[in-house]
Amino acid sequence: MATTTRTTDRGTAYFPRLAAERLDIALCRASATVARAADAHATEEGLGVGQHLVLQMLDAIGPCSQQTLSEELRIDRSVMVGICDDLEKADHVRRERNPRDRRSYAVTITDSGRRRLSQAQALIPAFLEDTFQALTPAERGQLSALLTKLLRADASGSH
Amino acid sequence: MATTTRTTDRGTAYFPRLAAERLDIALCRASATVARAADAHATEEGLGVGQHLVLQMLDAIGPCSQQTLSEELRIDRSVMVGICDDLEKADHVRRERNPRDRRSYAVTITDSGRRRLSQAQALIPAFLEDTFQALTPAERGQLSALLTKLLRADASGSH
DNA sequence: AACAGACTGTTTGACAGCAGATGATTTTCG
DNA sequence: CGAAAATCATCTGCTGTCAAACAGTCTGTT
Repeated sequence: MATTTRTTDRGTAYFPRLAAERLDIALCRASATVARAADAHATEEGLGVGQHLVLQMLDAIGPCSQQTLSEELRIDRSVMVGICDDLEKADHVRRERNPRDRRSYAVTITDSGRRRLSQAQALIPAFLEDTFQALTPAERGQLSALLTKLLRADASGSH
Repeated sequence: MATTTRTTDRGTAYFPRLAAERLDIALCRASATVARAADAHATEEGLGVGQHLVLQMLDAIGPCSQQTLSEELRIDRSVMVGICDDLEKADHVRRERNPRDRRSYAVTITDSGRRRLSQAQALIPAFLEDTFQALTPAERGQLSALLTKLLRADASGSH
Protein backbone atom coordinates (compact mmCIF):
# COMPACT_ATOMS: atom_id res chain seq x y z
CA MET A 1 0.00 0.00 0.00
CA ALA A 2 0.90 3.67 0.00
CA THR A 3 2.36 3.29 -3.44
CA THR A 4 0.97 6.68 -4.35
CA THR A 5 1.34 9.42 -1.78
CA ARG A 6 -0.89 11.89 -3.51
CA THR A 7 -2.97 14.63 -2.00
CA THR A 8 -5.30 13.55 0.76
CA ASP A 9 -6.44 10.02 1.47
CA ARG A 10 -6.33 8.51 -1.98
CA GLY A 11 -5.78 4.83 -2.08
CA THR A 12 -8.66 4.02 0.20
CA ALA A 13 -9.10 0.98 -2.02
CA TYR A 14 -12.63 0.70 -0.82
CA PHE A 15 -13.94 -1.38 -3.65
CA PRO A 16 -11.64 -4.36 -3.31
CA ARG A 17 -12.17 -4.41 0.41
CA LEU A 18 -15.88 -4.42 -0.14
CA ALA A 19 -16.09 -7.10 -2.76
CA ALA A 20 -13.32 -9.49 -1.92
CA GLU A 21 -14.37 -12.95 -0.88
CA ARG A 22 -17.97 -11.89 -0.51
CA LEU A 23 -20.45 -11.87 -3.32
CA ASP A 24 -22.12 -8.51 -3.38
CA ILE A 25 -24.10 -6.05 -5.43
CA ALA A 26 -20.76 -4.47 -6.19
CA LEU A 27 -20.20 -7.37 -8.54
CA CYS A 28 -22.45 -5.59 -11.01
CA ARG A 29 -19.90 -2.82 -11.20
CA ALA A 30 -17.04 -5.27 -11.24
CA SER A 31 -18.25 -7.30 -14.20
CA ALA A 32 -19.37 -4.21 -16.07
CA THR A 33 -15.95 -2.65 -15.66
CA VAL A 34 -14.18 -5.82 -16.74
CA ALA A 35 -16.45 -6.16 -19.75
CA ARG A 36 -15.88 -2.56 -20.75
CA ALA A 37 -12.12 -2.75 -20.36
CA ALA A 38 -11.94 -5.89 -22.49
CA ASP A 39 -14.32 -4.37 -24.99
CA ALA A 40 -12.31 -1.17 -25.37
CA HIS A 41 -9.12 -3.12 -25.78
CA ALA A 42 -10.68 -5.31 -28.45
CA THR A 43 -12.15 -2.54 -30.59
CA GLU A 44 -8.72 -1.00 -30.48
CA GLU A 45 -7.60 -3.95 -32.62
CA GLY A 46 -9.91 -2.83 -35.40
CA LEU A 47 -12.67 -5.40 -35.16
CA GLY A 48 -15.27 -4.91 -32.44
CA VAL A 49 -16.13 -7.69 -30.06
CA GLY A 50 -19.62 -7.92 -31.49
CA GLN A 51 -18.46 -8.26 -35.09
CA HIS A 52 -15.79 -10.74 -34.08
CA LEU A 53 -18.24 -12.95 -32.23
CA VAL A 54 -20.73 -12.89 -35.08
CA LEU A 55 -18.11 -13.95 -37.61
CA GLN A 56 -16.86 -16.61 -35.20
CA MET A 57 -20.31 -18.05 -34.73
CA LEU A 58 -21.25 -17.97 -38.40
CA ASP A 59 -18.01 -19.71 -39.23
CA ALA A 60 -18.66 -22.35 -36.59
CA ILE A 61 -22.30 -23.23 -37.17
CA GLY A 62 -23.11 -21.91 -40.63
CA PRO A 63 -25.77 -19.46 -41.78
CA CYS A 64 -28.36 -18.42 -39.27
CA SER A 65 -30.77 -15.63 -38.42
CA GLN A 66 -29.98 -12.42 -36.58
CA GLN A 67 -32.35 -13.60 -33.89
CA THR A 68 -30.30 -16.72 -33.19
CA LEU A 69 -27.10 -14.72 -33.28
CA SER A 70 -28.33 -12.20 -30.76
CA GLU A 71 -29.76 -14.83 -28.43
CA GLU A 72 -26.65 -17.00 -28.36
CA LEU A 73 -24.23 -14.10 -28.13
CA ARG A 74 -26.32 -12.10 -25.68
CA ILE A 75 -26.34 -9.10 -27.95
CA ASP A 76 -29.53 -7.13 -28.24
CA ARG A 77 -31.51 -7.52 -31.47
CA SER A 78 -31.38 -3.81 -32.18
CA VAL A 79 -27.63 -3.80 -31.74
CA MET A 80 -27.30 -6.84 -33.97
CA VAL A 81 -28.87 -4.84 -36.78
CA GLY A 82 -25.97 -2.38 -36.74
CA ILE A 83 -23.35 -5.10 -36.42
CA CYS A 84 -24.72 -6.94 -39.45
CA ASP A 85 -25.02 -3.66 -41.33
CA ASP A 86 -21.35 -2.97 -40.80
CA LEU A 87 -20.28 -6.51 -41.64
CA GLU A 88 -22.40 -6.49 -44.79
CA LYS A 89 -21.02 -3.12 -45.82
CA ALA A 90 -17.49 -4.53 -45.44
CA ASP A 91 -18.60 -7.57 -47.47
CA HIS A 92 -17.83 -9.94 -44.61
CA VAL A 93 -21.36 -11.36 -44.52
CA ARG A 94 -24.34 -11.62 -46.88
CA ARG A 95 -27.91 -11.08 -45.80
CA GLU A 96 -30.49 -13.03 -47.78
CA ARG A 97 -34.10 -13.47 -46.85
CA ASN A 98 -34.81 -16.97 -45.71
CA PRO A 99 -37.16 -18.36 -48.40
CA ARG A 100 -38.93 -20.56 -45.85
CA ASP A 101 -39.56 -17.63 -43.51
CA ARG A 102 -39.29 -14.24 -45.08
CA ARG A 103 -39.31 -12.52 -41.71
CA SER A 104 -35.79 -13.68 -41.00
CA TYR A 105 -32.49 -13.35 -42.80
CA ALA A 106 -30.04 -16.12 -43.50
CA VAL A 107 -26.84 -14.37 -42.52
CA THR A 108 -23.87 -16.02 -44.20
CA ILE A 109 -20.17 -15.45 -43.77
CA THR A 110 -18.25 -14.70 -46.98
CA ASP A 111 -14.71 -15.65 -47.92
CA SER A 112 -13.70 -12.09 -47.14
CA GLY A 113 -15.29 -12.51 -43.73
CA ARG A 114 -13.42 -15.73 -43.12
CA ARG A 115 -10.13 -14.06 -43.96
CA ARG A 116 -10.94 -11.15 -41.68
CA LEU A 117 -11.85 -13.56 -38.91
CA SER A 118 -8.56 -15.43 -39.05
CA GLN A 119 -6.72 -12.12 -38.97
CA ALA A 120 -8.65 -11.15 -35.86
CA GLN A 121 -8.20 -14.55 -34.22
CA ALA A 122 -4.47 -14.15 -34.52
CA LEU A 123 -4.64 -11.09 -32.28
CA ILE A 124 -6.66 -12.78 -29.54
CA PRO A 125 -3.85 -14.36 -27.50
CA ALA A 126 -2.03 -11.06 -27.07
CA PHE A 127 -5.30 -9.32 -26.31
CA LEU A 128 -6.22 -11.85 -23.62
CA GLU A 129 -2.74 -11.77 -22.14
CA ASP A 130 -2.95 -8.02 -21.81
CA THR A 131 -6.50 -7.85 -20.49
CA PHE A 132 -6.25 -10.72 -18.02
CA GLN A 133 -2.60 -10.51 -17.12
CA ALA A 134 -3.55 -10.18 -13.46
CA LEU A 135 -4.84 -13.76 -13.47
CA THR A 136 -2.88 -16.97 -13.67
CA PRO A 137 -3.83 -19.46 -16.39
CA ALA A 138 -5.64 -21.54 -13.80
CA GLU A 139 -7.60 -18.53 -12.61
CA ARG A 140 -8.55 -17.63 -16.16
CA GLY A 141 -9.98 -21.09 -16.60
CA GLN A 142 -11.90 -20.69 -13.36
CA LEU A 143 -13.33 -17.35 -14.41
CA SER A 144 -14.35 -18.73 -17.76
CA ALA A 145 -16.02 -21.75 -16.20
CA LEU A 146 -17.90 -19.68 -13.62
CA LEU A 147 -19.27 -17.17 -16.11
CA THR A 148 -20.18 -19.96 -18.49
CA LYS A 149 -22.09 -21.70 -15.74
CA LEU A 150 -24.02 -18.51 -15.05
CA LEU A 151 -24.80 -18.01 -18.71
CA ARG A 152 -26.03 -21.54 -19.17
CA ALA A 153 -28.34 -21.19 -16.18
CA ASP A 154 -29.57 -17.86 -17.48
CA ALA A 155 -30.35 -19.33 -20.88
CA SER A 156 -32.32 -22.27 -19.52
CA GLY A 157 -33.96 -20.15 -16.85
CA SER A 158 -35.48 -17.52 -19.11
CA HIS A 159 -36.52 -19.54 -22.14
CA MET B 1 -30.82 -30.69 -23.50
CA ALA B 2 -33.76 -30.37 -25.86
CA THR B 3 -35.83 -29.02 -23.01
CA THR B 4 -37.54 -26.65 -25.41
CA THR B 5 -38.74 -28.12 -28.67
CA ARG B 6 -39.64 -24.87 -30.32
CA THR B 7 -39.79 -23.99 -33.95
CA THR B 8 -36.62 -24.69 -35.87
CA ASP B 9 -33.23 -25.41 -34.39
CA ARG B 10 -33.37 -23.39 -31.22
CA GLY B 11 -31.25 -24.63 -28.38
CA THR B 12 -28.03 -24.68 -30.30
CA ALA B 13 -26.40 -23.50 -27.07
CA TYR B 14 -23.50 -22.19 -29.05
CA PHE B 15 -22.19 -19.77 -26.49
CA PRO B 16 -21.48 -22.18 -23.63
CA ARG B 17 -19.80 -24.58 -26.00
CA LEU B 18 -17.57 -21.80 -27.18
CA ALA B 19 -16.55 -20.33 -23.87
CA ALA B 20 -16.36 -23.22 -21.47
CA GLU B 21 -13.02 -23.92 -19.88
CA ARG B 22 -11.24 -21.69 -22.32
CA LEU B 23 -10.72 -18.01 -21.82
CA ASP B 24 -11.98 -16.22 -24.85
CA ILE B 25 -13.11 -12.95 -26.26
CA ALA B 26 -16.62 -14.18 -25.56
CA LEU B 27 -15.92 -13.46 -21.91
CA CYS B 28 -16.53 -9.79 -22.65
CA ARG B 29 -20.12 -10.66 -23.44
CA ALA B 30 -20.36 -13.01 -20.51
CA SER B 31 -19.42 -10.44 -17.90
CA ALA B 32 -21.56 -7.81 -19.55
CA THR B 33 -24.52 -10.18 -19.37
CA VAL B 34 -23.93 -10.93 -15.71
CA ALA B 35 -23.65 -7.23 -14.96
CA ARG B 36 -26.84 -6.47 -16.81
CA ALA B 37 -28.86 -9.21 -15.17
CA ALA B 38 -27.80 -8.11 -11.72
CA ASP B 39 -28.33 -4.49 -12.63
CA ALA B 40 -31.87 -5.03 -13.89
CA HIS B 41 -32.82 -7.05 -10.87
CA ALA B 42 -31.45 -4.41 -8.55
CA THR B 43 -33.19 -1.39 -10.05
CA GLU B 44 -36.33 -3.43 -9.91
CA GLU B 45 -36.05 -3.17 -6.14
CA GLY B 46 -36.47 0.59 -6.33
CA LEU B 47 -32.93 1.70 -5.60
CA GLY B 48 -30.51 1.76 -8.50
CA VAL B 49 -27.18 0.01 -8.20
CA GLY B 50 -25.36 3.32 -8.38
CA GLN B 51 -27.33 4.92 -5.56
CA HIS B 52 -27.08 1.76 -3.50
CA LEU B 53 -23.31 1.58 -3.84
CA VAL B 54 -22.89 5.25 -2.97
CA LEU B 55 -24.93 4.90 0.21
CA GLN B 56 -23.08 1.70 1.08
CA MET B 57 -19.71 3.35 0.66
CA LEU B 58 -20.64 6.51 2.56
CA ASP B 59 -21.96 4.40 5.39
CA ALA B 60 -18.79 2.33 5.46
CA ILE B 61 -16.07 4.94 5.25
CA GLY B 62 -17.78 8.21 6.16
CA PRO B 63 -18.09 11.46 4.22
CA CYS B 64 -16.03 11.79 1.08
CA SER B 65 -15.87 13.63 -2.21
CA GLN B 66 -17.70 12.72 -5.38
CA GLN B 67 -14.31 12.22 -6.96
CA THR B 68 -13.40 9.47 -4.51
CA LEU B 69 -16.82 7.91 -4.86
CA SER B 70 -16.64 7.72 -8.62
CA GLU B 71 -13.10 6.41 -8.64
CA GLU B 72 -13.70 3.63 -6.14
CA LEU B 73 -17.05 2.62 -7.55
CA ARG B 74 -16.00 2.92 -11.19
CA ILE B 75 -18.84 5.28 -11.94
CA ASP B 76 -18.16 8.19 -14.23
CA ARG B 77 -17.85 11.64 -12.62
CA SER B 78 -20.59 13.09 -14.78
CA VAL B 79 -22.92 10.25 -13.84
CA MET B 80 -22.03 10.65 -10.18
CA VAL B 81 -23.37 14.19 -10.34
CA GLY B 82 -26.82 12.89 -11.20
CA ILE B 83 -26.69 10.10 -8.63
CA CYS B 84 -25.83 12.56 -5.88
CA ASP B 85 -28.48 14.96 -7.15
CA ASP B 86 -31.13 12.29 -6.80
CA LEU B 87 -29.91 11.12 -3.40
CA GLU B 88 -29.79 14.70 -2.15
CA LYS B 89 -33.27 15.38 -3.49
CA ALA B 90 -34.53 12.35 -1.56
CA ASP B 91 -32.69 13.64 1.51
CA HIS B 92 -30.51 10.54 1.70
CA VAL B 93 -27.26 12.47 1.52
CA ARG B 94 -26.12 16.02 2.23
CA ARG B 95 -23.66 17.86 0.06
CA GLU B 96 -21.55 20.38 1.94
CA ARG B 97 -18.48 22.11 0.65
CA ASN B 98 -15.42 20.72 2.29
CA PRO B 99 -14.14 23.61 4.44
CA ARG B 100 -10.55 22.51 3.89
CA ASP B 101 -10.98 22.40 0.14
CA ARG B 102 -13.97 24.26 -1.14
CA ARG B 103 -13.63 22.78 -4.60
CA SER B 104 -14.90 19.46 -3.36
CA TYR B 105 -18.04 18.40 -1.56
CA ALA B 106 -18.13 16.38 1.60
CA VAL B 107 -20.94 14.03 0.70
CA THR B 108 -22.51 12.70 3.88
CA ILE B 109 -25.13 10.03 4.40
CA THR B 110 -28.14 11.13 6.44
CA ASP B 111 -30.24 9.12 8.87
CA SER B 112 -32.84 8.84 6.16
CA GLY B 113 -30.16 7.50 3.85
CA ARG B 114 -29.08 4.96 6.43
CA ARG B 115 -32.62 3.75 6.82
CA ARG B 116 -33.04 3.51 3.06
CA LEU B 117 -29.76 1.62 2.84
CA SER B 118 -30.74 -0.98 5.39
CA GLN B 119 -34.04 -1.48 3.57
CA ALA B 120 -32.13 -2.08 0.37
CA GLN B 121 -29.54 -4.31 2.04
CA ALA B 122 -32.30 -6.52 3.34
CA LEU B 123 -33.25 -7.35 -0.23
CA ILE B 124 -29.73 -8.26 -1.28
CA PRO B 125 -29.59 -11.89 -0.10
CA ALA B 126 -32.69 -12.86 -2.05
CA PHE B 127 -31.46 -10.93 -5.04
CA LEU B 128 -28.07 -12.67 -4.96
CA GLU B 129 -29.67 -16.04 -4.44
CA ASP B 130 -31.82 -15.45 -7.47
CA THR B 131 -29.09 -14.11 -9.73
CA PHE B 132 -26.33 -16.51 -8.74
CA GLN B 133 -28.32 -19.59 -7.87
CA ALA B 134 -26.33 -21.58 -10.44
CA LEU B 135 -23.20 -21.17 -8.33
CA THR B 136 -22.35 -22.78 -5.03
CA PRO B 137 -21.30 -20.50 -2.16
CA ALA B 138 -17.69 -21.45 -2.76
CA GLU B 139 -17.98 -20.61 -6.44
CA ARG B 140 -19.52 -17.25 -5.63
CA GLY B 141 -16.56 -16.46 -3.47
CA GLN B 142 -14.24 -17.49 -6.28
CA LEU B 143 -16.03 -15.28 -8.77
CA SER B 144 -15.92 -12.36 -6.42
CA ALA B 145 -12.22 -12.82 -5.75
CA LEU B 146 -11.34 -13.15 -9.42
CA LEU B 147 -13.22 -10.03 -10.48
CA THR B 148 -11.76 -8.13 -7.56
CA LYS B 149 -8.29 -9.14 -8.59
CA LEU B 150 -8.92 -7.84 -12.09
CA LEU B 151 -10.27 -4.56 -10.76
CA ARG B 152 -7.34 -4.04 -8.47
CA ALA B 153 -4.91 -4.60 -11.32
CA ASP B 154 -6.89 -2.23 -13.50
CA ALA B 155 -6.83 0.48 -10.86
CA SER B 156 -3.10 0.27 -10.27
CA GLY B 157 -2.37 -0.12 -13.96
CA SER B 158 -4.08 3.06 -15.13
CA HIS B 159 -3.39 5.51 -12.33
C1' DA C 1 -60.86 -18.12 -45.61
C1' DA C 2 -60.33 -14.98 -41.55
C1' DC C 3 -58.84 -13.57 -37.53
C1' DA C 4 -55.78 -13.38 -33.29
C1' DG C 5 -51.37 -14.08 -31.59
C1' DA C 6 -46.42 -14.74 -31.99
C1' DC C 7 -42.00 -13.95 -34.23
C1' DT C 8 -38.21 -11.15 -36.98
C1' DG C 9 -35.98 -7.21 -38.07
C1' DT C 10 -36.03 -2.22 -37.60
C1' DT C 11 -36.60 2.36 -35.66
C1' DT C 12 -36.98 5.47 -31.81
C1' DG C 13 -36.18 7.41 -27.18
C1' DA C 14 -33.74 7.19 -22.72
C1' DC C 15 -29.55 6.55 -20.33
C1' DA C 16 -24.52 5.25 -19.03
C1' DG C 17 -19.86 5.92 -20.26
C1' DC C 18 -16.15 8.65 -22.21
C1' DA C 19 -13.57 12.77 -23.74
C1' DG C 20 -13.08 17.51 -23.64
C1' DA C 21 -14.05 22.25 -21.94
C1' DT C 22 -15.28 25.53 -18.16
C1' DG C 23 -15.41 27.99 -13.63
C1' DA C 24 -14.07 27.99 -8.98
C1' DT C 25 -10.55 26.84 -5.97
C1' DT C 26 -6.16 25.10 -4.37
C1' DT C 27 -1.31 24.04 -4.75
C1' DT C 28 3.23 24.69 -6.57
C1' DC C 29 7.00 27.29 -7.72
C1' DG C 30 9.67 31.14 -9.60
C1' DC D 1 3.68 37.60 -3.22
C1' DG D 2 1.89 36.27 -7.74
C1' DA D 3 1.63 33.56 -11.92
C1' DA D 4 1.16 28.84 -13.67
C1' DA D 5 -0.40 24.26 -13.10
C1' DA D 6 -3.44 21.05 -10.93
C1' DT D 7 -7.90 19.59 -8.94
C1' DC D 8 -13.10 19.27 -8.17
C1' DA D 9 -17.60 19.52 -9.78
C1' DT D 10 -20.26 20.42 -13.73
C1' DC D 11 -21.81 20.63 -18.51
C1' DT D 12 -21.86 19.28 -23.40
C1' DG D 13 -21.22 16.32 -27.44
C1' DC D 14 -20.51 11.65 -28.97
C1' DT D 15 -20.94 6.61 -28.89
C1' DG D 16 -23.03 2.34 -27.62
C1' DT D 17 -26.62 -0.36 -25.18
C1' DC D 18 -31.29 -1.29 -23.62
C1' DA D 19 -36.32 -1.12 -23.65
C1' DA D 20 -40.43 -0.27 -26.04
C1' DA D 21 -43.04 0.51 -30.11
C1' DC D 22 -43.59 -0.64 -35.04
C1' DA D 23 -44.45 -3.03 -39.66
C1' DG D 24 -44.16 -7.21 -42.12
C1' DT D 25 -44.59 -12.17 -41.91
C1' DC D 26 -45.91 -16.64 -40.16
C1' DT D 27 -48.87 -20.00 -37.36
C1' DG D 28 -52.89 -21.81 -35.27
C1' DT D 29 -57.81 -21.83 -34.45
C1' DT D 30 -62.35 -21.44 -35.77
